[in-house]
Amino acid sequence: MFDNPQGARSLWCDGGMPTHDEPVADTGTAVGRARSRASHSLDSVLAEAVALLDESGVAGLTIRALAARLGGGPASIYWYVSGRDELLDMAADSILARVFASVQDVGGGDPVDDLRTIAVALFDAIVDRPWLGAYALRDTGTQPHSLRLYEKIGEQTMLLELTPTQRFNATSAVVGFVIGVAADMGHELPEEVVSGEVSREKYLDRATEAWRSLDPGEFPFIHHIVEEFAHHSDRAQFCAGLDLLLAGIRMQARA
Amino acid sequence: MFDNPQGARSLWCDGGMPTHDEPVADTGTAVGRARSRASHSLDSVLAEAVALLDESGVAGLTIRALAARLGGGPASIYWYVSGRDELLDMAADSILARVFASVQDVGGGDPVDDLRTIAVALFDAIVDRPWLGAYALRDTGTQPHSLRLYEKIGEQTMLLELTPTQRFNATSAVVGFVIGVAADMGHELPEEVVSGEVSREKYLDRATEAWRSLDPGEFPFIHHIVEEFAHHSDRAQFCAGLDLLLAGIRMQARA
DNA sequence: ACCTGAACACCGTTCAAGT
DNA sequence: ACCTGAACACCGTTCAAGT
Repeated sequence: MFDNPQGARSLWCDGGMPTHDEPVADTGTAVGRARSRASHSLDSVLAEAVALLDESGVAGLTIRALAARLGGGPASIYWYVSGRDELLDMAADSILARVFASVQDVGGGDPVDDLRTIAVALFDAIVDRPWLGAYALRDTGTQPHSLRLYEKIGEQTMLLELTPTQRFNATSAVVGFVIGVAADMGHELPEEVVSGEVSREKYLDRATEAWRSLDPGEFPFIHHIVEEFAHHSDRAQFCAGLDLLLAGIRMQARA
Repeated sequence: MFDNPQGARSLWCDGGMPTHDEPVADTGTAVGRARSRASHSLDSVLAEAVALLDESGVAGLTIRALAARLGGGPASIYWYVSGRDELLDMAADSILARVFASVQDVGGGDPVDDLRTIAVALFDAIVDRPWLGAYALRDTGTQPHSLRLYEKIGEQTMLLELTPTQRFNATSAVVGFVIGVAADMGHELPEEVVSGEVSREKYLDRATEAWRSLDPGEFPFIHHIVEEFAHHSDRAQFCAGLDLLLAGIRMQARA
């Protein structure tokens, strides 16, 4: 699969780094065997779509490339999905289903800690698959597992002494934070890093160099944190920010 | 901070609702007048790109549509930008320039309050122009005003008793939160609302109806907050979440 | 220096027709 | 029920040529 260049050197977020599951076994899309007629299934369409997204990002998922992979013509895809947008939504939801499954049993501990566990699981999934950032938890109507994940996060807030409005706001804040930061970190890398031809270290080095060359008078903050930037871990940074938000939620629950 | 349990609108965030500026006057792209040769400028290219984005979103900004608007051929655009991606980045940055200008003089008050003022200004800009969500503060290398805005936010944290790492993390958390929540709220609307053919109220009503019909045993949280959802304001919700994050930052600065 | 014309290599989507 | 073939109406990008 693709390697995740940053190690799990987190103190606050101690979950293991995620790795891709293998795509669901394709159900009879025999590659190479010559057939007169291709035959897919929604599962194989989504699994192949996910594989394509993992390999070459959102731009790489074309109806035609997907069809070719499945051994059929472009039009065949439209039997399973209404169009490319729905395909993206459903592909994202198929991954969210796994995320949900992995946190289904979370609960019973400290509600804020459980909230963090769920948030981190979602973050890891998006970092692992940057394309998820733009499509995860987008439409609870079309994405059943977006809804379940939102519900799951919200349920933790119900164990805190908050008003319904406060719970609603806290839940949306956590979801927004996770998606936002993860998406940001995902597409911060300009495609040469994604494809693996430039290492993350080298990319950070170049950015660091550019920052160092800025006028210190005009950019005091940049200069103040350039060393932290040079050696930072996205995951640790996410966890630090999440903990700030969770601290605010905890404080509100105590007031 | 949390003395208002209803999270009432505009007690914390009291800026006025934003409206579009008119696009910068086009510099000699004479519409209707018949000319043998079109003549643009980077400014007019970006202004027209922004107008196109405002009218019909990211998908609506095609090189060909932009060129037609400017009265020339598609190839002429490539004199000013290297491609569509750079066009999007620069168009976003041209708006971020205005955001930066509007908060340039913020400072001197309570650092956390100033942080909030800047964050809200950025949020408003993205809500006003949902396409910004995906392109704002994406590449500080290509987007000079992304960098300045990041610097401006970071400078406020320098007035707090934090370590450099904590300042770096707090700044990134605020930026991530704003972009994430704003982007989420922006593309939560499925294009029929954006175009204005379905009102936001009607859309919320339909979503609310769907949520009410869910099994209360399986979705206790959704049922718990469905009434708040039905009447919520995106902006108030954003402000409530931002205040949770800022409370966490303030708390860390006191520790 | 800046734009045109025309082409290349793609796209998503539709739809009658096949099996 | 599910897929094929072929078309339609687009795309971004390139490049020699013009002015």
